[in-house]
Amino acid sequence: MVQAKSLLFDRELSETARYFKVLSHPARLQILIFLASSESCITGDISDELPLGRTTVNQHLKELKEIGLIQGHTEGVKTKYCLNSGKVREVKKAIQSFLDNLNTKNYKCS
Amino acid sequence: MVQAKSLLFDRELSETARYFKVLSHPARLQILIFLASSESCITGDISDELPLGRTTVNQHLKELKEIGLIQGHTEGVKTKYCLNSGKVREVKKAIQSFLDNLNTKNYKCS
DNA sequence: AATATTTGACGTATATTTACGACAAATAAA
DNA sequence: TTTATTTGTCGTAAATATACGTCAAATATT
Repeated sequence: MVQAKSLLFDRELSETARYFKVLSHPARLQILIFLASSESCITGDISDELPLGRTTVNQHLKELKEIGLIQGHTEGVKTKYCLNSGKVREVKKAIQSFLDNLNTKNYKCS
Repeated sequence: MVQAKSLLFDRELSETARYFKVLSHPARLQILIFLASSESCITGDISDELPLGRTTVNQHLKELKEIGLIQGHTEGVKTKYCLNSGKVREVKKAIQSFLDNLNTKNYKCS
């Protein structure tokens, strides 16, 4: 890349793009769905649930943590992974807002 | 990448991740918003609207075309770019469905 | 205390993405 | 017909993402 020009885009648009980006890999989607469907925190190795090695899954977990969608708490030698409901709502809201702006109701194309 | 294991993920999840991926760059979001807000097809150079060179914008347009979100029709020497309302609806629906599954209403975390 | 388990951090190979210059083809204008 | 305009394609450099082996730290087990 010759130059990172992302800063020249609208801040809100860049933030939304960043949310889309963290959701752009099936492993990360599966982790989120897994945590949400369990309806509680998960203790132990999430990589058991995915067709990927532990290290790779850890990397995906890290990305989800960095953006704040999930949290990890140490529980002895094990780790407890949780969804961050607040951030989930925030991301949902941003995406919702973008999709609403992508209105094609009045779209006329000849 | 040692191996592409995406095929090992659920097909629907992979498709949704693919949709998120095409939406993961602000330039592509801006193009979509631009086309939607104009409420009609755009004739001419879209790169005028973005802080990126023409070739780069063209590459982003190509990605949006490949997934079917936009279409391009030749109009003499110029090109007419249009949203594909049907595909927009399809993508919205898939994303909506994923976000709905990411329900945190009953989420209890100790 | 010695060993095993669990997890994060680090390094790294490969693949993909991003940005853009250079060129070519097609059409329009002179 | 010659020149200008418009757009897609190709090549490529740099950045980023992906996958995983290895190692180390922390805790648990023996």
